[in-house]
Amino acid sequence: MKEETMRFYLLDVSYETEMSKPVILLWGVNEGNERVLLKDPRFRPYFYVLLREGVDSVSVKNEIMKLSKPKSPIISVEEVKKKYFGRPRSALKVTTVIPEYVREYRELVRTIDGVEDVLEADIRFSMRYIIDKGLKPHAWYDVKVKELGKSPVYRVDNVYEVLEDLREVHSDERPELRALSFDIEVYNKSGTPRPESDPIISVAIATRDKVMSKVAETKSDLEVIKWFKETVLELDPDLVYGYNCNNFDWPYLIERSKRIGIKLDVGRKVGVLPTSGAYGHYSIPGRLNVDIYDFAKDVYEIKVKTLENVADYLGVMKKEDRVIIPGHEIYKYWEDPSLRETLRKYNEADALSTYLLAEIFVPFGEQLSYLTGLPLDQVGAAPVGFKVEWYLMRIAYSVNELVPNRVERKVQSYKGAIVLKPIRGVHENVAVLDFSSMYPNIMIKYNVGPDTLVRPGEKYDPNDVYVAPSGHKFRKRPDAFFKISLVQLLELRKEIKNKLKELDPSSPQYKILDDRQKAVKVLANAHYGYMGWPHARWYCRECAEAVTSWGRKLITESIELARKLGLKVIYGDTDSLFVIYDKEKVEKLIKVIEEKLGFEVKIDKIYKKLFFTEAKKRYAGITQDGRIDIVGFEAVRGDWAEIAKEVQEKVIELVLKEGDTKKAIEYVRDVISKLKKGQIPIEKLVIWKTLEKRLDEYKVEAPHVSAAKYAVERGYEVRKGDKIGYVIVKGAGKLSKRAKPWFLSSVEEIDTSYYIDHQIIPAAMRILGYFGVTEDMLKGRAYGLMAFFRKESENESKDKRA
DNA sequence: TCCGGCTGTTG
DNA sequence: TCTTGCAGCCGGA
Repeated sequence: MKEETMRFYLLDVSYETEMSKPVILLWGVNEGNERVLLKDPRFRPYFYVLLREGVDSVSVKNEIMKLSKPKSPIISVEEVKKKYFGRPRSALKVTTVIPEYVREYRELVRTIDGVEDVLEADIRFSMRYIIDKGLKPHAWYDVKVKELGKSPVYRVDNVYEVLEDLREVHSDERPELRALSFDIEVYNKSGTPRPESDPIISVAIATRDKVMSKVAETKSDLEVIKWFKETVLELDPDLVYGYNCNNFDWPYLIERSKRIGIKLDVGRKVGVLPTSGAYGHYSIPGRLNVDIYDFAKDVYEIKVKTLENVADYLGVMKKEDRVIIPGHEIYKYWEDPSLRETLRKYNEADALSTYLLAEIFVPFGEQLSYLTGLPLDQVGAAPVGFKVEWYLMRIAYSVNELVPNRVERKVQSYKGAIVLKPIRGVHENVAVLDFSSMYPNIMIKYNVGPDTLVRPGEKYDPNDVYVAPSGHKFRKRPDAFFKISLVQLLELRKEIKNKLKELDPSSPQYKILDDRQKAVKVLANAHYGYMGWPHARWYCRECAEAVTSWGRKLITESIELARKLGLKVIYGDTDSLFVIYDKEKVEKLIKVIEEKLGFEVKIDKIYKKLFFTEAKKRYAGITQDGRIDIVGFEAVRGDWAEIAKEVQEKVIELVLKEGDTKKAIEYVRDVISKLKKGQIPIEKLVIWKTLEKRLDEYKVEAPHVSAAKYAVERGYEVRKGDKIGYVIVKGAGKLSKRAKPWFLSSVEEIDTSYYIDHQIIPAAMRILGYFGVTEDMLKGRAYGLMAFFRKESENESKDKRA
């Protein structure tokens, strides 16, 4: 067979064992837009043995060789010079054949005399390949290959053997990938569906240009699952999208198909089912299965992240333009044949909105994948700490650092950032000054890291260390591992931003680079938090403590400088200062902070008006363009009823924009009277809270816990992590006894006085209290005569609405 | 009346 | 399953 050089776009890396030897599988697309599989049989698993200082490496080497087993022989033990926490160390690189044997050898080697530790034995084989070969998913490569020809086992256009390592080709082109999204609906008459008994009643698939679906005709879902499998194989997508599919759709489909006897091998290897892999995601051979919910979780502006809400918020599908069926009623739309077309439309709308959301989120995910090396299906599912860590492991490889093991540690808290007490009241013209990337810049400037930290009892030259206000000391040289990583990220971001200036914002290249710049920011900002995470390989509590102490000092000194310039400081939190805006003085302050303290500060925004209570982390303001910002108050929290949030938002608007407390009072009264008349829909009375633990783990009977138990008693399944939506109904006794799941309640049952006294009034008073308004004024008890006028104004406002 | 459990936020 | 600081509700004593 002939040898050739192929241009190849990498999507995913996996491996399999062929004739007792591992073969790396590189899935992707070539320049001719064919689906190709590259097999690299040359790579072998290995790990490092850290030797105690002064130990004779030859004897340890011999001991290790003796452990070799015929099933996966130790091929080589090689002495290497590495660094461990910045210090030069001798280590042995032990190479074997079968990846699964690494674990076994690790345990045996650990017991040998002279061995301090075994390192990098817990890095997955395919990731090992990605790191060592410097590969980045979603990039182009030139690679010398030998054609193996089409195979009956792999569902790709062609298979090749890799002859030489891949060489990255820098290109902003993106190949034409095929994608589909899918969604299933399930029979749920008895509450939360169970795959043992409840069939799938409808499946929908959406692609760039069409939406397809199949609704079950009988209670057997054989036809529906068959249709799903055939359609996926026929469309042969590179990317498969779902919404919460790793938690629901995939496990459900797999369990149902197993019961029915269909082999759900929808991937690019015949006979292989989707399997549950790292970070709880489902891995489909040769395809990237992306759960869009993982990305939606990061949009913190959306409180309840249902597919409808997210699609509506991001404007890809407005709620009023689609069919919506309450989750617990889905079965009804199947049981009644005349409603099945509605069910189909609902299912199709879900699949389509998932596809449209994917178009927004996936490009960003691809860039995170490019930076961290984690394939796209995992990078979404991986928590931030792991994303940072994979990125750091790539850096470690490039600077010859050994990767520390993960170790169990007990949680040790430390002092965090500074938060100033705000000056209460309404302020005009307030500038918000932000330190740019404060923590990353502190880490860079003071060379912070576990490798530069001077530990108790260690010798150091006082001229050669930075001393943090917390007392911790860091060597000025050599460059800390975190500094290398952060400098690289910040420089990359600057570079990208410069390139963006030359590009047309509507071009695809702009989009790619803009997503990459955001991904870089995410990784850089997470470095500080990563250090203080006990689960981190490069954990360093002292480092995190030192960073926050430098941060507090920076803010305190900046306040001093501001005061010296005659600027009034209203508030500040972590890396921001709120000052009364005086253009000249603020510009001067920015300059002085830069000169004297060595940090960059920017005006983030200017508020025309800004309102504070005495509480920290809560304020509301109007920006120069007339937008209202609400921070921290009930209106932006998920655990207050919609009606209370609406009232508070409106009150803030009336008070700040129009300066009209009277109107605000009337508005609140109007809402209260509507509530009493039962004119507020129950959806606006729901209070949402997350179950952060299992039901039996709670020490106290909180309302949402009690509501959850109520649902469980009626056959609904409630799990840790679920959002519980409840309402307070009439009755006596503790609130928790009167908290009921909202979908099992009606407006007639609602305890309106609870909503008035504990939701609407407190939310309104939080603001109005500072303008001399009393509770009684909101309830209308203050003046008898007012009651007269109230009727009038109520009628008026009703007229206006009509 | 006060404290601790709990949740959701903030930067 | 990146950090700490903070507000405020509710149950329980």
